[in-house]
Amino acid sequence: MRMSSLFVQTLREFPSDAEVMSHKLLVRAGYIRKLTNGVYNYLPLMWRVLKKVENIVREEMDKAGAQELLMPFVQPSELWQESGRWDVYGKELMRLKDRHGREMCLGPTHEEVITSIAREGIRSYKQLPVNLYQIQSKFRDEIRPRFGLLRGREFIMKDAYSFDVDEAGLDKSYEIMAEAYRKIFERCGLETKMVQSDSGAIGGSVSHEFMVLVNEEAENNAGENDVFYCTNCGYSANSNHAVSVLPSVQTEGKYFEAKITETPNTHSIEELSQFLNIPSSIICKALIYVIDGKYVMALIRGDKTVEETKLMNVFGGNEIRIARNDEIEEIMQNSGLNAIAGFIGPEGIKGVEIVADETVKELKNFVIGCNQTDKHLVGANWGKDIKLPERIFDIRLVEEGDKCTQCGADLKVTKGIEVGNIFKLGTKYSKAMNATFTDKDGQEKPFIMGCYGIGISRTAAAAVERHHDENGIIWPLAIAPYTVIIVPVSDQDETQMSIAEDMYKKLLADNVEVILDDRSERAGVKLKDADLIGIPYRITVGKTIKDGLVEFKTRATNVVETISPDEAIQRILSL
RNA sequence: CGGGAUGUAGCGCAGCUUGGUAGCGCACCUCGCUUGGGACGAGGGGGUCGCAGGUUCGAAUCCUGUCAUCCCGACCA
Repeated sequence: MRMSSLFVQTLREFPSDAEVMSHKLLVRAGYIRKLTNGVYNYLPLMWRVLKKVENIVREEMDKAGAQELLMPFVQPSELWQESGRWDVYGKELMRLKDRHGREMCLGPTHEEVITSIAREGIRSYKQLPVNLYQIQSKFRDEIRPRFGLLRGREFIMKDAYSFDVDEAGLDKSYEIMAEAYRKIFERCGLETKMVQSDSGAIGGSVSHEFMVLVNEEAENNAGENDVFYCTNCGYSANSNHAVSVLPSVQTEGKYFEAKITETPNTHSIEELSQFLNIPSSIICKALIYVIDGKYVMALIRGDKTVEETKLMNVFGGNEIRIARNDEIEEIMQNSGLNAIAGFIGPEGIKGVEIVADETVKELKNFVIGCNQTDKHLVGANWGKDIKLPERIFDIRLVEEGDKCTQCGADLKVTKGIEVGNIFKLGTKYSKAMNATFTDKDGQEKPFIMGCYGIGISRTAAAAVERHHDENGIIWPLAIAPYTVIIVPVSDQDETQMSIAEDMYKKLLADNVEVILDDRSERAGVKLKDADLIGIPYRITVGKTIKDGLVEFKTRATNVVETISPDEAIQRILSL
């Protein structure tokens, strides 16, 4: 491609509405352009990158035995009614009506459609296992799209779905996908960590996420997930799923008899602990949440934090938020009590489900709210003074320094960008949608399913996030839009131009993806642009051409070698 | 949805306090000059000042409403 006709517009400055590097650089280097909130045009350079990623994904999926198909982007509500998700998916599901008033939606994911395909097309165990995938635009009406391609509303995704006769088959399909994913990301030049994760709204039991770890110190950190990992063994998990050894309390407390005590204006755990002069670890914190419209009280040790996803999962909920003050008032009224947030406790509360974190079980002589404003119960003990809730679960957010449950070593935290995930769905969809096959024994059985996603556009953005410097993008070779750019320093120097032209033609003849910067720009402009758009190799034809030499620069290392044009061509051909 | 901020040319911004009919840099077009890290000179094109009301002789500027965008929290590939 000749630079003079390449459709690209690089900007001198970063766009003002971009925050993270991948967004800033992709816009500035002319790869993407926002059409509307969370929706981007993929310009020619970007589209080449995306096709590279797609093709790597395709090759590895095909090698893993999966088959590509393409499902519709618009889906009828009926399928979603069948699976039960029409009512629970929420506002991320972009719903619309056709001219006849039929309800439709834009596909945010395709479990329903693929299940309908399987129930029509697969009748016998002999047809199993099978894994079907597609690469397609998805639409999720995200609450807050941000970070450019990292969290758009429309994005390109590879989604695969496996169908097996039994759990053992699913385990195998799952492992095959995990392996394919490792290869895919490695080929894309991305180091990833496979971490345990919550299975969320898509449903199912086991799931893992593939995270691109991003440097904590990096400015404008684009990692949206906290990943906990063990410093000794291989354990790693998303914070919404991570577990750690139950941290024990270091003190017996200082109140040894249960007594309601004046604690004026202690609205927070910190204020209470200061007022009573006790550590927060022997206070039992009570928080009111609203899960799918129902009130839930979570009890947890004062020095720990509730992990909301874990809490929500106790009730199999879809939406969780902390209760507002007016809602707490309502609860108090309904319970015939009168206390404000900060002084509430489990005793005498009505219309609220109570869940205790494992950490509170061990508490002795602790302090807890007693539903009287400006008062707390001190020196409390379970069973004697206050009833231990029946529901005891791990609803605690792990902290750095907690101990690994596998080996006891320290856990650390880092930020990660989720580029892929794999789920064991089981029979969630096949049962709900009555998708069955006839097994060996003649019985009708629901498919055992798995689903596997890769964010194609997000993977490309994550690569930029991970590989750039102050001059611009540094594409990993495998997904770079072009392999090499030839830059003649002066378009008025006939020797330079003819050598550059000659090299360009030779490389083209060998099917090398090459750009010739034939623009009548000054050298600085051309060199800056080459760095900005991030082509892995640059051949500069300049002054040294009088000695028969050109410069061969590797973008990633900034290493410049002065070699002959033929050698430069050989270097590219031998990549 | 809650909290904060911003909408002026393709991009980045000034002008708004104190109303008088829109400006700068980059980009774009023409000519000249220049060619190893985003040159220079001359000339030129492009803007319903987010939108709708209101106040006023007169509104980018003041008032009201509305829409959009961005940042912080609940979502997820």
